[in-house]
Amino acid sequence: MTLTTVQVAVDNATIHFDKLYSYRIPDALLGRVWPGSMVLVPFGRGDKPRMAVVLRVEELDAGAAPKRLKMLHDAAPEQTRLTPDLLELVHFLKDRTFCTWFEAVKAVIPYGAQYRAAVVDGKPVMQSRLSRSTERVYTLTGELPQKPKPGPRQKAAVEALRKGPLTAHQLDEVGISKTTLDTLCEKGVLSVAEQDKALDLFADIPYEPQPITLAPEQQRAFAALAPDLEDGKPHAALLHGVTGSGKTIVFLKLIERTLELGRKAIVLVPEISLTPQMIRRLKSTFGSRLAVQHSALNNTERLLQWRLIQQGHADIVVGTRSAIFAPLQNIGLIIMDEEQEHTYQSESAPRYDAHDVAKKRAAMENSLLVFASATPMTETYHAAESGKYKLLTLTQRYGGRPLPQVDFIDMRAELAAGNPREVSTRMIRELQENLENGEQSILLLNRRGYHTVAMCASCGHVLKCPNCSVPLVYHKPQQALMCHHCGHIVRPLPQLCPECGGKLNYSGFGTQRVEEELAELLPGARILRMDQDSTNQKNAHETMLAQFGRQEYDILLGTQMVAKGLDFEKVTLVGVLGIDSLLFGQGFRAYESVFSLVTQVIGRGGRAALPGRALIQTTVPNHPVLQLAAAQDYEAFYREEIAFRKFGLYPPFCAFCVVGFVGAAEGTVAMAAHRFGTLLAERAAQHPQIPLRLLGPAPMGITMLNGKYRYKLTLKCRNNAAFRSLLQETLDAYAQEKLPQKASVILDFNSDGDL
DNA sequence: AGCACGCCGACT
DNA sequence: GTCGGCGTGCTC
Repeated sequence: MTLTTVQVAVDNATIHFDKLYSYRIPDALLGRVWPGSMVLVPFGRGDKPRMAVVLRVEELDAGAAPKRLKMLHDAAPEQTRLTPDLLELVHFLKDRTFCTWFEAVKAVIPYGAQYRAAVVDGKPVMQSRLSRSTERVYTLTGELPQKPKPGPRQKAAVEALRKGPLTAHQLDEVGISKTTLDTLCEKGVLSVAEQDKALDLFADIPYEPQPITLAPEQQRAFAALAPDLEDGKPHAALLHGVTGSGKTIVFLKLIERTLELGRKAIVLVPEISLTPQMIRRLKSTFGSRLAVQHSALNNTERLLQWRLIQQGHADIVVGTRSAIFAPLQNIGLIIMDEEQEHTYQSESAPRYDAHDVAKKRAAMENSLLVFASATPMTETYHAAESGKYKLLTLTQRYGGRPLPQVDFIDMRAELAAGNPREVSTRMIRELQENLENGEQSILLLNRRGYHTVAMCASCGHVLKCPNCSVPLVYHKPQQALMCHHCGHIVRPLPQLCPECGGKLNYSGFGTQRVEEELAELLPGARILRMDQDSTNQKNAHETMLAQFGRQEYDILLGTQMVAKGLDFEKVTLVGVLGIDSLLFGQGFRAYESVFSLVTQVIGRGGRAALPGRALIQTTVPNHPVLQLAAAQDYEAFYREEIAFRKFGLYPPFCAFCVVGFVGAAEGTVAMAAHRFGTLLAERAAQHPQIPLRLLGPAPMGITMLNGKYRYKLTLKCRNNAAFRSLLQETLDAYAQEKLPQKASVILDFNSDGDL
């Protein structure tokens, strides 16, 4: 006599009780529950219904089974379960990121696990989060009889459907009503079916396939990669191409070849709003078998795209980080564009890096993985250089255009010469010149707001957020001080110091202040400010870029978002303001991100017939990172950077793991961090062969965030199975003590400093 | 994290 | 005598 049981991971678990729980299957659900099935279980003393996912199905001897097993309440339809591939990724995430099981499940099914637990009429049920998910689709199945004579509407309907099936909505848009369609169905001319609503998110982009022609250099890169697509083994490559060298064309050709081979492709982009042209090109080249996955979609859209992919209706998936979990089968190619962007690293549980998941998926699917960038991460370039990835380089800018001429403006000299403003006289002069020539300019300033600090003139006190240990920033339109971390707002604007009653001075500068200065100094200039405050609304980003592209503005001023995006023909001047604070920012990736940002923004200029120039305002004009970015010399930057990484023992020469401790009482948080360090050191001492350096505990750079104190331990280690099991043992030991209730632990392998 | 169970003080 | 304070420990 055997008994079928399932082992499930429950939703809303913490590390204290995130383990697998066994349940019995009621007769009604026998044969309908699989590993990967979403189920509803009674949980806890009160048997509250809770969502869970089945990870194992087990046949037990009736004698061997635990005596008091509860019964599953319900299970989702079989076809919605996680496939074995996706389950493998759940295990991968759990192992690598120390998240809970269900957090890993939610990452893999991005639409919030599709079902939620609810109680209806006292009965626990699984509720679908999706409404209105199907639509009617009409297909031509016969010919229109000539008698009785068909009306013009009927003829039009048949004509429209000759090219292929259409939805009721599409037909309605061309003036064909439901009545007409119903009549034709009765006559047997059309058939109708209910189908998952497939939102065509880019319906306005026409399908206009054009032959993909490669320049010689692009052809060489493609020819080097094509065999890796064809041999059915996993491969990885880095496509290193300067801005404007046409990496996208190589992608298109690789995708084309992948489809010819009967396989599918995933294209990852750092942020969907910055890459409309990628979607545009894929859609116009490959048509509608394109699905999109990113966080700006609403739940319905996201789920429908997910189902479309799962049912095999998509050949290409484009999306942000989470698209690496697309339920696509038979993946031949994975492309990760702009691979250095930090958006590929998740900042909440599970704290995974899409690079790692992409490698894992490529290994599972025997696909070719292509990282692409003009300024790759040091780790990626190192792997390519040492032969782990194939390295392909594109050096020719499109049309052989020269790099912009770059000049530095020494802001110390500027101040000494008596200009107290944040925009130098030379910058203003050149902006003026551009204005007169009818050419456009881009200004980068990576600080939003107006004044960035409010400081007391008599006691020097700086106004800080009550919840976070960061200065408040003055925002002029709201007449308020705002915290850029938690969104805390202080209004009305304080005039006097809360400490000593002295007068407050507002100083420092952000995009709003520069916008005002420019308006004053360049009357008549049309200035478009683009930062988080001005792009809050949906599509604001794309709209603004389009307006600038149509030359409705002369100057585009903004935070790092102006460094990316479309190519603008008329931009001949790029200005970089206030880069120094980033350059001296903390974290071992500071230089790398400044190099990447400056290189990118400089590359925005002079992309068409007109030559470009760039001006960088800084107090350190001889800084090697700025000099190398100005010369767009990635290789030289890499040499410097890899030497620094080796000397200081940073990635890729070790793995960098930050263990964060967060809680309401500073003393307890510090104590928890200390205790964890001791527990880890004790265990490490028993395994001297596992390399480990333990730094800290220390308060994080931002000691307080959202009213919680934060401490960290920094581990320099090797991220392998032996080390991870050491860490897991330490976590288990820590979880058994009283401290976890006062200070929660966060483990992050992506961080370059703080969390 | 919830949430029930438990063992002590002030109330009709 | 009982209502409820929140400390403690469990979750198949």
